[in-house]
Amino acid sequence: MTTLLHGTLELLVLKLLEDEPMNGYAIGVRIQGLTDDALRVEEGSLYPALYRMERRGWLRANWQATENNRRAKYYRLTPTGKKQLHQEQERWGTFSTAVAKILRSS
Amino acid sequence: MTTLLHGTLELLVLKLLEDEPMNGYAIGVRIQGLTDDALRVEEGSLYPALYRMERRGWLRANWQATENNRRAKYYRLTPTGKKQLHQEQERWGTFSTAVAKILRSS
DNA sequence: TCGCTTTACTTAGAGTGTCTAAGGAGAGCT
DNA sequence: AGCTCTCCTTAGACACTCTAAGTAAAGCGA
Repeated sequence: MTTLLHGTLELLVLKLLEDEPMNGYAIGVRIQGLTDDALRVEEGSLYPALYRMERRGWLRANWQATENNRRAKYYRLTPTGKKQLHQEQERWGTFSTAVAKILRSS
Repeated sequence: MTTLLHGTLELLVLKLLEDEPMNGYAIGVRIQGLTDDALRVEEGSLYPALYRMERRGWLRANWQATENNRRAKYYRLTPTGKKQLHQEQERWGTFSTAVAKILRSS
């Protein structure tokens, strides 16, 4: 069962971090919540994605305490990350409309 | 550069074959045409995808001559393939609206 | 006739990203 | 003390697309 998420996860993470810094766990919960459980991102996908994005300079992280008094790594967008977000948003736009064109064809 | 196509190619192929049997080459050309060149599927992706789908019983193939007097493998949907198409169409629908929800969030 | 482009298929291997699975650790509740 | 929940980490399996290279026949122009 191939996941459609492939290549889209980074876009989603960038988008969520545009509004406010968040930790990985919260990002996962948020994705599930915003999509009414339609999308569930596994930890083994999410955390490596965050590391990748940090390595590429899209995110910056710092350890902080959560509201629940737990330590967590908070990620925030860098300027490069913001550019990347816009780029990927556009990429998604053209891709999804392309798919729509084919699905509407016939 | 991760491709967004990941996991969607089979849906597109199923959809195109719903209307009429086609050969691999034509499918590739058609995808490009319908999407105004937004989507280009490489042969190294398309043909293996066709083999996969045939192996799974979604497609059936037979060699035929094209209009240009060339031999080509024509694929057609099986009943199982038709079911699969509807399933994947639905999967794509919920996925893309889920992504849209997140992109609209904030 | 020769060479080039186009049509059409095949397949090995690299690359990349998601998932499964397992583990650790601290906070708070009963 | 035990349990659940939060939160992170990482190894390895798996799946798919892509790059790249090859084959081969048809048709066209010089």
